Amino acid sequence: MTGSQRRSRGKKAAEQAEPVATGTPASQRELRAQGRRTMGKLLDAGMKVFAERGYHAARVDDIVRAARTSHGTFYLYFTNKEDLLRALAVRCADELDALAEHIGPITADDAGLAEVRAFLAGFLDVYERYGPVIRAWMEGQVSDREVNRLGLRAFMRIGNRLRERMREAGGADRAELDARVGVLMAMLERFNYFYSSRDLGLDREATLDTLARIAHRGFFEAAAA
Amino acid sequence: MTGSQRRSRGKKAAEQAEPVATGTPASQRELRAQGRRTMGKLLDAGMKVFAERGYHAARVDDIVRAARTSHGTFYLYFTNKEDLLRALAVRCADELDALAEHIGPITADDAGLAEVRAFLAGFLDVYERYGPVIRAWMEGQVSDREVNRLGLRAFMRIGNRLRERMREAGGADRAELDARVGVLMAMLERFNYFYSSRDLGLDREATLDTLARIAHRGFFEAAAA
Amino acid sequence: MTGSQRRSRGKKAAEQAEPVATGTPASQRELRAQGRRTMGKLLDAGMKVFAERGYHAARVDDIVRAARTSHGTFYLYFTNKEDLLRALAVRCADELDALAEHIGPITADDAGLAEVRAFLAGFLDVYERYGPVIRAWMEGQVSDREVNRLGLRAFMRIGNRLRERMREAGGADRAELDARVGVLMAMLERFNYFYSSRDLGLDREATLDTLARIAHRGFFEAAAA
Amino acid sequence: MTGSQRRSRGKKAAEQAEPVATGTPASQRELRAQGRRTMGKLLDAGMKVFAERGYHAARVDDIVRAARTSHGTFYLYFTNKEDLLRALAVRCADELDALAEHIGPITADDAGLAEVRAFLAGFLDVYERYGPVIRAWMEGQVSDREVNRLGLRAFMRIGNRLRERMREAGGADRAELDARVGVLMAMLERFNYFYSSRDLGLDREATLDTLARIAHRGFFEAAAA
DNA sequence: GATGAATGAGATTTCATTCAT
DNA sequence: TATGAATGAAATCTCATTCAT
Repeated sequence: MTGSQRRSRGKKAAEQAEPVATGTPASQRELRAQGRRTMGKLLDAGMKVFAERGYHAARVDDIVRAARTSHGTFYLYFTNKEDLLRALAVRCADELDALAEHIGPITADDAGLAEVRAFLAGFLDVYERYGPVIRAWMEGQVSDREVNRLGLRAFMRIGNRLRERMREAGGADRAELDARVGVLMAMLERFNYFYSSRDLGLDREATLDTLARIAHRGFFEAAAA
Repeated sequence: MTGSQRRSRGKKAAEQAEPVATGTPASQRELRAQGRRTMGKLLDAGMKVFAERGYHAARVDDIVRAARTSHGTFYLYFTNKEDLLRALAVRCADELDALAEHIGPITADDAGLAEVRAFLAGFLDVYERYGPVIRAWMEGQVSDREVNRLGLRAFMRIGNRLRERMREAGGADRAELDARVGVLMAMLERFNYFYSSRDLGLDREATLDTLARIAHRGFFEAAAA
Repeated sequence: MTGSQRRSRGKKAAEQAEPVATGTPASQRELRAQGRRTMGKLLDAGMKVFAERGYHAARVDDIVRAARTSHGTFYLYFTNKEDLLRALAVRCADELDALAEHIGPITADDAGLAEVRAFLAGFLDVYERYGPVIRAWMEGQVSDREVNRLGLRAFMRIGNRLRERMREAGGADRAELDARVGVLMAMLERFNYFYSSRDLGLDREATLDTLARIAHRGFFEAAAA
Repeated sequence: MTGSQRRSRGKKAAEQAEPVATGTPASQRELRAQGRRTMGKLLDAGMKVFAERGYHAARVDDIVRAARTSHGTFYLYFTNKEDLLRALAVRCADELDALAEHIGPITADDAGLAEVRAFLAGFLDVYERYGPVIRAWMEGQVSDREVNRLGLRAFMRIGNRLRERMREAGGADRAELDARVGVLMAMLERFNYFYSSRDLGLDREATLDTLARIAHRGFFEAAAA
């Protein structure tokens, strides 16, 4: 439970960019087909177990059991439980970046609404898959700086994109935009959190419709109104 | 294993209406002055340590050290770290309830704005003091059902009060109100979280002003506009 | 559970026959009415709790709770949990001695059978009341020499009396008598143990009849037959 | 608290016919040579320490020290001290069953006497090796139902076999047989207990001779006489 | 006499990580 | 590459006994 802040060799191994010999328990190494398969299994298992138990409560043992592999193998691919989280965080950040990339202009008409809805759907989708990772970011459960930075950057990228789209939509000064972005992101994160963690029996599509309408009106169309 | 065949306090306490004997590691017991003082010290220490380390990372050892008492004493008052959290949660829920109670009508004028600001200030205040407890609720870190229920109920009470005030402010149907409440609460929680956990150098009063303005305009005056 | 062999001050206090000042946590002291009452409550509570949980599992806490008194009070009357056991052992040994005293001649006729039955009934009675104490003797759970000696002596006294009665009944040499006594005592103890610990639904009177018949025939009448 | 939401081994083991993963702190697992060796060491150490200190007083720490292994390792093989006892109990029950199996017909002649003696020798042998386990049964020190059942069943199996042999020897009705079996078993258990726990300087062979003679005459030949 | 409170040594248990094969 | 086994530091919890009113 609290035992995660013991050894700290992991960080060392990550910081030193030294040539990785075989047997080095780091994750950057040339992997053959089998190796890639095993690593994949571990990543998947990590997602699953983090989702079930949360990052903290997840034991390495749970993960290797879920991956149908052994303890030793885990440390062949990751230095740490944290290292595994880091790997997942990278994946998640990539997906969020892609999401940010795809946010098109948000007009005041139905096309704009559709755009907002598409973005929200994408975000919810990522959140559903990477919930535990994102939660670990938000809740600062992780001591590892890098992981937190990753999360912050990914969120900021989305935030910046949204700010840009709001700016295009017009009628708000810099400070107002900052505030709106902050509120929207906070709202988004929390909503997704509740949606994907507690099972409140909401209809996904309907919920997205409502959310999109609120966001569209409240954050983009507001000035126009 | 061996701890399970103990205690029949429940029955006893029912049969005899006298104060339960010493040694009962529960928190409901007749306490003398000294006992109350010690319990207070432990509660305070719990707040402090949870704040510093987070609920999970906090060790009972840290808490008793902070309370300048012994390990054994802790278990004289609480069965668990969780039990301590529960006690704090009750306190916090009480304060939140009191807060909900005091939310007056929110008019469209400056008086309404002041009311909103007062509420937000109260909320931030509670959050600053009980942050770790509330976070433990929100993040579902606690397995204990009761604790989670406590948190949920306290939040709902505030939410309901706010909905009522919005309804009075007029111009929104049931669904709209639900949505607004959800968004407002999410926003509130997340904002307070960031404000009180990370130390982003914000000026408290100015921040409250801004937040109050946004909330007043966005959630209460909206229909009027 | 295993914590009983910690401090060993108890023994010291018992070995030294020094004048007992008031406040001395020993059990030999002039007691007023109230004191005797409290001590009685503790002894009774001890019996009860030892019976329920067994000597080892019994916690001082359970005992004081059962006696409706406090921790501090316990140590005002006994130096130890073991000291309490010792006190009970003395009582029990006294009753066994009285029992031995009353074993009359055992003839081959019905009068002899009745005598055997009376003895068995008496023994069962003591066992039912002092079971845990006797068990603590038999099972050598107690490190305290004195307690064990007490038990041994009490059993031997009964054994000797029975040997004497067997000898009178005639037809057995010394070795044979020794063997019979040993077997009879073992049988007796074990039987009573099972009878009073497990609740096998036996009828008390019928069981005593059978047991008496077996013992009478097997141990006293044997040579005659 | 946290230990309870773990392990779903049962299900797993059923779904997949492969060996359960490491880390499962149970004793039913595919073990390699080394694992079997370690488990053996722990079982042996358990026997030794239970014998020296008794089940209750034995600390896991003593056991791992005796087995020259680590604390963690113990919990890799057994969930508990009790779990270790259970494992030993199974072994012991098996040996007792084998013993019961081998009790041949008990005739009134010297062959019968030899048979009785062989059985008694076997029983004493098992008792000498598994004394602490059997004592834990008899003294009901263990809360675990299963362990107690094991012991009861093993004893009953022997008892039933003996009853059968007595019945063949003839001349006793059902009730009489029940009584004899009860007495014989009680006597046996207690005798062995005293013999193997206290070191009363008895000659093993001579003692067995005497005991065999008594038992043969008293329980099997009695009716014939 | 009586009591509630405090203590702290010691026992159990967990789990991330390393090792030997 | 893969694996089962081992480790041990750290955390939790218990309870006999002492202390201060």
